[in-house]
Amino acid sequence: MSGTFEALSDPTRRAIVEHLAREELTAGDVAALFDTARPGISRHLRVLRDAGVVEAEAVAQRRVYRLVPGALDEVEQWCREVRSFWGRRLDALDTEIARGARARRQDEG
Amino acid sequence: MSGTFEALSDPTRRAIVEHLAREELTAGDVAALFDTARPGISRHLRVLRDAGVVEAEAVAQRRVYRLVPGALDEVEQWCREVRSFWGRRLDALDTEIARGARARRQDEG
DNA sequence: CGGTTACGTAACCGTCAAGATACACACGGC
DNA sequence: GCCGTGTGTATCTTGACGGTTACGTAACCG
Repeated sequence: MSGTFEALSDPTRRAIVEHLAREELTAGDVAALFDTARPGISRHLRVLRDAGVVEAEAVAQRRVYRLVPGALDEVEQWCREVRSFWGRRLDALDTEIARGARARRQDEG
Repeated sequence: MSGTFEALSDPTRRAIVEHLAREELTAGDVAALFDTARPGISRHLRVLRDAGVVEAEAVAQRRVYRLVPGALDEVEQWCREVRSFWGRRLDALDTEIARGARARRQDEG
């Protein structure tokens, strides 16, 4: 469940996600999109699977990969929260208070 | 500019961002929040700086770190786009088309 | 059944990143 | 001009990660 940020830290994995956002793909299809050899892609898919970003459905020998709906919500939510807290900080009053606190802290040091 | 995802892949760096979302902090203040030694934190801050996530203001010897407004927009936007594409894929019609394409692809194989 | 296809895993290697220690540099106080 | 404070950098070591090759396994096809 956790590890979404780590899973998305790799450019190849992000590209995989982008492709899977457009259409479902088998592992072979995904591998064909990159220069990386199949085992490497397979491991990337495993990381994304473990992170809950994608899921695989077995169809005969093939594994059809697709995105898990809401998998990226965690990331989006985190960004929103950070932005919201920081936005509040940017209020004129808060900024003034921070400046005062900083000055006081400096007087102590 | 790029490398935002990579910068946020480390839990310590995410924690730093969370703290900085609440208040501006000097490098020493940040280091005091973690077990990691100061040089390590310094490097984490450098990664965040290079990624454009945070910025530092020199105040005497101290460097006051704060978040860069809109630094996480890139990430949030990416998530939104992926979700939007995938959301379209989830439409009943598209799903049906995909199923047909998959079946056709299988007939070929 | 044998052969092919599709996929994953194991083992190995090179590289990079994160941690700690030691050092260097800037600034303020005396 | 010295000393303490506050940071950043250099260097090293170690552990994780990405990539490859070789192998194992499950499913269709004749």
